[in-house]
Amino acid sequence: MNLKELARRLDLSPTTVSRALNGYPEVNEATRERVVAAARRYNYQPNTRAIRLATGRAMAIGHVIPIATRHEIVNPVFADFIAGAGEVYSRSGYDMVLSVVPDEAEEQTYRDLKSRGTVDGVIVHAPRLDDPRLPLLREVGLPFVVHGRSSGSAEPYSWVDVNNRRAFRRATEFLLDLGHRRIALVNGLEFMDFAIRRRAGYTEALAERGIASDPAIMFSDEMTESSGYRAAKAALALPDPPTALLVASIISAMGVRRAIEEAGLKLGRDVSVIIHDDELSYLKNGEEVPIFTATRSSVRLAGRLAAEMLIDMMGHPGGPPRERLLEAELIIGQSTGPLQSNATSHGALPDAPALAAGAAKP
Amino acid sequence: MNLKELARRLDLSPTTVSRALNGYPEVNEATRERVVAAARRYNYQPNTRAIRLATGRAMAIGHVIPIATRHEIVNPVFADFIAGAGEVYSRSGYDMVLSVVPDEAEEQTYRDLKSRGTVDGVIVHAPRLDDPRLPLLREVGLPFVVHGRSSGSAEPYSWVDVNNRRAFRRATEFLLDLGHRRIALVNGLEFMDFAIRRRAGYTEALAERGIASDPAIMFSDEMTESSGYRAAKAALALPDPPTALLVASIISAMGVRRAIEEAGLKLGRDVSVIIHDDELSYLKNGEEVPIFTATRSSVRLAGRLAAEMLIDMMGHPGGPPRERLLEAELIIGQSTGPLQSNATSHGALPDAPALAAGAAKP
DNA sequence: TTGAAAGCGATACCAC
DNA sequence: GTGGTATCGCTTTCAA
Repeated sequence: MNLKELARRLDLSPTTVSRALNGYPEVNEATRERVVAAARRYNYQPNTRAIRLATGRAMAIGHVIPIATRHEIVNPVFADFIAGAGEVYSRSGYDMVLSVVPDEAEEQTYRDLKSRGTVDGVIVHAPRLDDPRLPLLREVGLPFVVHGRSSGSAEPYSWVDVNNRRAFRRATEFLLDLGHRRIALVNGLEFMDFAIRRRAGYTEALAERGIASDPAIMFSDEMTESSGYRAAKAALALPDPPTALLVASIISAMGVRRAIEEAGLKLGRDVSVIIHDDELSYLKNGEEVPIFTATRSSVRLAGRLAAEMLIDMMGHPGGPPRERLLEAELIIGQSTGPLQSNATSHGALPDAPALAAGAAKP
Repeated sequence: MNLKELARRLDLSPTTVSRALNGYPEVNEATRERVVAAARRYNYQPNTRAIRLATGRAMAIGHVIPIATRHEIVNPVFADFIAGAGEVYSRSGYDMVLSVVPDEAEEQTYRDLKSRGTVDGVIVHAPRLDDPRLPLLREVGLPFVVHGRSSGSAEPYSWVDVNNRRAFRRATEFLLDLGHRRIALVNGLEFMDFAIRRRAGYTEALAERGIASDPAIMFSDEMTESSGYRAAKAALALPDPPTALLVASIISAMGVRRAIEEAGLKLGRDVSVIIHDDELSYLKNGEEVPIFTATRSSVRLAGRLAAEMLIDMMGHPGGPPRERLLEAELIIGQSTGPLQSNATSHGALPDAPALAAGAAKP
């Protein structure tokens, strides 16, 4: 069933039917009702391809995933963001177009996306320092919103970001409050903007308590199991090993755990770990207690906001860039365990509500 | 630059230009060369929207992700599949359209995808037993390929699947060869077809050695950290705890590890674990040694094959359904450790090459 | 308030 | 070999 056929059955012109269905004010209410009723009766669905050609809009948003950055698509964070954005697209009648392309073809992909009119705009993932994609997209004339920020960018741009710096600062403070003085950082690759910010939060928290950050226990690598393992292994082998580790991803945390086991240490007794990027929980008296910092739901929200922002921007071309910083929902019900051994104890475990409310200091 | 404009500059008709660019044989070679040269000179890119309307094809493949099945998009397996399929789409000029929809809207989504002409076909993910999507898609008339199988389907259908049954059988055999006699299974939800097949492989391997499978150490749940924890906790609390666990996902494996630690056991000394769905590795003398069964690269291959299959099917409507079973690349260089304690030892660890080659029995 | 008709930018049939 | 033109199904002036 197409527009022309529907119009014929209603004995109306396609023009009027189109207007009625698209909510134009000039149609007679009675007519509109007739049209709407008929449309649902015949299960009329407008042909997307025709709409696209006629309006010149793709009604689609692109997400380009370079394939060498393979960990990225696996990264739960990426999936959550996609899920959030996808919700918005469904609601708004947009399609989400995922392009999985070899690293070196990324630039050409953006150009094609534009010149072939496949998408109306794109979301930029995993920005690096002074990311070359931003000037490229500007040159090409494709509206975009960045998930994350790109320090060093000359021009302003629109972004949605989770406050990674603050999240890591708070996680570090939490460990400090537990009495830890030697805290390792197992970070992602530090040419990624988010990793830089995370490190900044970590070092700030240490500095504030007068603790110098020690490069010997600060690691930066792909967020894989084996890199987590290597980092933790190296850290624990030091003459003055850390009593706690702050880990950037659940995948690297797998490796960290393995290293801890191999070292003959017990998690929660000899050493504490906080994992960013995931929600885990303990069962305690039959109830689930959240234990880690959780950014995942924030990331999903970021996906929603970025999608909404982009759609709105496309409706107002030439508008100013927009920015939105989200606080990660830092939920800590119980750490993986305080270590009182060779660290100066600061007293009891801070209580969860206080932390959740943002008061990192007990 | 569009076709008409390009034709004008060449002083040719749009028809000829179109033919030249699309490789039609009737075009004079000299003309074709002129056209091709001009096209690249002016950086002409045909407008996708127009092609779609004119040809009636969407040049797009849909992937529908129900949102309640949230773990699915997070699942590394899903991401690998997407990456594999995405490669093929890029090469073939297809777009990948991801629809993230609330569970209850899934059926309507498929109908819309068809009637609005957004996609030419779809890939069905995570099939269940006698999955209702298959008859629906047939009714709607949308070509599809299933990633996995749906036992109980009345009609034949096209699918690509990793041999989960054999992978689990071999992993189980591997543990048996190490001397384990009491092996727990931490499986996914067993209304998912793949989980059913995995269990089958596990029980078969046991039966073959005359070991009755014990429901007390067979667990089936969402593949989350806490369900893995619960399963392992329960298993290890039994009067006759397992000496090895076969775990279906890396996420549940996180929980399994936690339970093992809490029980005061040491992985690799007191208990062995094989994790499906991921590649991990140990560092041994500075070299990485793979330790787990790895299906991930197979899954990526499955994505490629499914995409190719679907594209080919769409080119030959009315053709027969196709099937493709992939053996998982079962790589076991080193288990997480044999347990000789209360299990009857069968001798040495089988060597990696033999296992990789498919000889599960030493 | 409604309708006729001209696009949108390709493809593809039919003449020449 | 090449070109004219209808067509895909909708939107959007412009007139009535």
